Amino acid sequence: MDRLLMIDDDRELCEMISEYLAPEGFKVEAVYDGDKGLERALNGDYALVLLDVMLPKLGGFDLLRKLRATSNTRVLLLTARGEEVDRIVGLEIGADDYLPKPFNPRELLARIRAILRRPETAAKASPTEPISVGDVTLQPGSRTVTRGGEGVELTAVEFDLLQALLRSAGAIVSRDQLARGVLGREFSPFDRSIDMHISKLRRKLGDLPGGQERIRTVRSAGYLYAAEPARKTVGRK
Amino acid sequence: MDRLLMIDDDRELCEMISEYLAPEGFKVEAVYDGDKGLERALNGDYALVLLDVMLPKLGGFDLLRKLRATSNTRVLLLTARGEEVDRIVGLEIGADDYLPKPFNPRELLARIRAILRRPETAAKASPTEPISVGDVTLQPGSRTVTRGGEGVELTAVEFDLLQALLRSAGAIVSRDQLARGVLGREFSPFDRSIDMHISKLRRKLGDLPGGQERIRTVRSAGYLYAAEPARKTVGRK
DNA sequence: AGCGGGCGTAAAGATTTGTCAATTCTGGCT
DNA sequence: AGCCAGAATTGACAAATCTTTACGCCCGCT
Repeated sequence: MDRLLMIDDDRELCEMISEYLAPEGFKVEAVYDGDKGLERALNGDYALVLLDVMLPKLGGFDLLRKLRATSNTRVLLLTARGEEVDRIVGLEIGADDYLPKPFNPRELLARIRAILRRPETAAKASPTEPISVGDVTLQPGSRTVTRGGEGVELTAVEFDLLQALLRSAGAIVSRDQLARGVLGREFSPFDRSIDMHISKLRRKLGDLPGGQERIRTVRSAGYLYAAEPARKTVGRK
Repeated sequence: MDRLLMIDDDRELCEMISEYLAPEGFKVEAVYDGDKGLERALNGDYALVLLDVMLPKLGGFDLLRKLRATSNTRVLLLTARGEEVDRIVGLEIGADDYLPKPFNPRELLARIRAILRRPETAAKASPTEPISVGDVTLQPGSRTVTRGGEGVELTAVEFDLLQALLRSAGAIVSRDQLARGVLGREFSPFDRSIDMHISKLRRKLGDLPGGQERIRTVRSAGYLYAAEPARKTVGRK
């Protein structure tokens, strides 16, 4: 029986969802404001957190950001209608999925199962396991990096930076996070240090087989390590 | 046998439609005012709701808004004649289609089938899964876009903008929504930034195979990514 | 036909990012 | 302690990207 945490100030909705999901094998615990939500999310061991973006005390985005600072718990964002586009922001922060709010309980159930079915993002959680994305492999134990079997020489900061990016491959990592996590200090707007290291990393890693940058810049948001080799051939249609 | 809910105070019309649709495999239940309509729509599990905008007790728009607060049942709006604007408002509130009122039953049937054929909700998309519409595929993981297998170079804003449009392909997305979601700020009437980016996107994406714009302008409402090779009832010229 | 609002887009202006080069910092050595 | 080499940071400026300005077009309305 999976435990879910629902953070939403609409008690009726929480109640409804709880009842709907119970027979499906989910135990839903609900809290109605952001502060408590964050606390519970950090301490309880939930399979998934259902998080409303509009919350009293502490907004959904802020909560998610803080949660992500120390946890990989999976999060499904519930966005209010009309703010559907906020999802983009949410995903950048690190939600696993989102659902625009007037939603159908069945749709919710489907999403929940889809997320839980995914291989534990935990691959990212283990600090000692090697991380591989595409042709690049990083080994935390020996602090070495290889690309296509060849070793790549990196400095300490470059290594940590690459590690941070790889652990969130496919997602945007902000300069804030990088500054705190890699340089161990707060980021200040004039600080070009991160950019400098990114620049060096790019040069050392070279382009992807397809001729694209491995590390993409997302203006005014941060950087992102390209999760897939940006396939030329489009599978479906 | 699909169940439809018809909310319209014109009993004769309800009766007629019901008879017309029965042999086509639809069971039509009718209610004649907004209050009851909302109640039934919320509780019954209908494949589709036919909703008149002019209603006693509770207007069609209000009903739709309330319905959308907790449900995404599909709704076909029946608007009074020649009120072009209603269509836009209706679609923005969340109707799936609309039909100006002195309508031909066959036309109604066609619309109903069209709606039911559409994949459940547009909210299908998951944040990390690629999105494909026609010959265009967008991959959130690597922030890359391909058209017919060829990569297309987009800037950060252009990418987010296209993502927002594709996630709502076939539906109108207002400048408001785009401004909030893509640019992360409120939209102000003099702000032509969105238009500018749309313009660039159009240039980079080119026309559809059929020679039509991929991104259509819906005057005074927003933009819409053409879901299919254009043959809908959108613009008349 | 004339008008006014909404839209398209070129071009100018404002920000953000890339990167070279110079400077400062760190640890290891003599 | 003083020196050194490599690494990290900062300054400076170029380049890329985003925003705003400006103007012209098109469409629906009178």
